[in-house]
Amino acid sequence: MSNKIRRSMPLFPMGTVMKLTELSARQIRYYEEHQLIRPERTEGNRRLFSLYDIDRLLEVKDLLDEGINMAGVKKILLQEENKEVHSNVKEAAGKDKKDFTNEEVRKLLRKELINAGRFHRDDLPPGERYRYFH
DNA sequence: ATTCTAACA
DNA sequence: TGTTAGTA
Repeated sequence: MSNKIRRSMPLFPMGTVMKLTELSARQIRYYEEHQLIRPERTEGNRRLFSLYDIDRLLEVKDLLDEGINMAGVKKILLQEENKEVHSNVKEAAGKDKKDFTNEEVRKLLRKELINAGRFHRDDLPPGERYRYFH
């Protein structure tokens, strides 16, 4: 579909993305280093972000705000094609696969990763490292 | 004026 | 992550 083309079309420069996502240039570049986004470049090496990139940045921001660190965020965003994990989560909840929306799956994955205790943020005080979602 | 990379009194 | 230096 042509919608995919538009979403991946290189359009906005750093300054615009900073305002749209409320993220600093430092953070945006850092997330790119971790392969979370792959913005195009102009002839002058300036980044051009797509709508898809902005969606990804907002997801990264949400995940981070909820207490998941880079390792956890990468596990989630870079493994969207990992149907095994998704299936397990779906079954564990005793619900049919196609009855879940992507948002529900993300929520369950977050809870699983957090409760597993392997992807806690290390920059929070002891009392703030363990948070659950309801 | 804006963005980029590299680096850290 | 912030911030700053020196560019393009």
